Amino acid sequence: MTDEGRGAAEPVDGVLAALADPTRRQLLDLLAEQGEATATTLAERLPVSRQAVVKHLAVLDGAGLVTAARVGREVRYAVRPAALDATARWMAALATDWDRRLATIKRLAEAAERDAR
Amino acid sequence: MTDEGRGAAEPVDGVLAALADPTRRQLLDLLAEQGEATATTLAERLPVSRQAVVKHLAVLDGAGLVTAARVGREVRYAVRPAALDATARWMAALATDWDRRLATIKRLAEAAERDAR
DNA sequence: TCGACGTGCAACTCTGGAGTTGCACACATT
DNA sequence: AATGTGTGCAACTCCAGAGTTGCACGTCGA
Repeated sequence: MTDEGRGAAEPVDGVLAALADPTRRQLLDLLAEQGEATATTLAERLPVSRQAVVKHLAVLDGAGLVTAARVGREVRYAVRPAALDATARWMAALATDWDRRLATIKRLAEAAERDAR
Repeated sequence: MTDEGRGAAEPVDGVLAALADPTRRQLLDLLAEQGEATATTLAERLPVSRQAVVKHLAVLDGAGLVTAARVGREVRYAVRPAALDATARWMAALATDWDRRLATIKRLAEAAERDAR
């Protein structure tokens, strides 16, 4: 097991930043739906220009959420579940940690109250 | 108007937007660590002003990631795991869905290749 | 009652990111 | 060779949000 839950969350922060934008999430939805697509194709299905899509795809690629594969003169993008899954696990672990801490706090508070009486 | 299949504007997008900022994540770490804290106290442990912290806490509160409780003249904030856990589950489900779709695509591609031979 | 402390509100500045347009280059098809 | 189509690069505009400062209001202890 690698130590998680501490501050060192490098991949996670890129993923979170990437997912924060609704256009990028929509892009991911389209990609997951089609399996593979080019920036030009994707731009046709979105209310933004191709260049905007290209930039978003670059961010998603940087976060490891998509892969880019050159085929002839076009670049085909596809979704990449690993980074998303890793972030999901990180969040779940964090939520569990919070729960644990809150339970401890509550227990201590109740003990203190018993002492006060 | 838009056809994004995800029905209502889920709490997820608020959580993702909130988690996108590193200062807010740091704030959540501090809160989880201390259990409870005020904006003034938290600001002392961060390189930003109290007002900045207050704004961040407002965002986190809006995303359901923290709770605010007034105690006398101060406001105590605490971490709230539910929203985080829900988002983690959403992401995990999405990753699984991507995996499923990719497996299908791969299967179809292999079948097509067999036909081509 | 008075001062100290914490909070709330408002009016700013400023940078990053989302989006655009225009053009040049690369690769196919005829 | 000529043309159409998809990418890549660069120089913009624009605005949401991260951060600041200043001051007024409420609350607690002396």
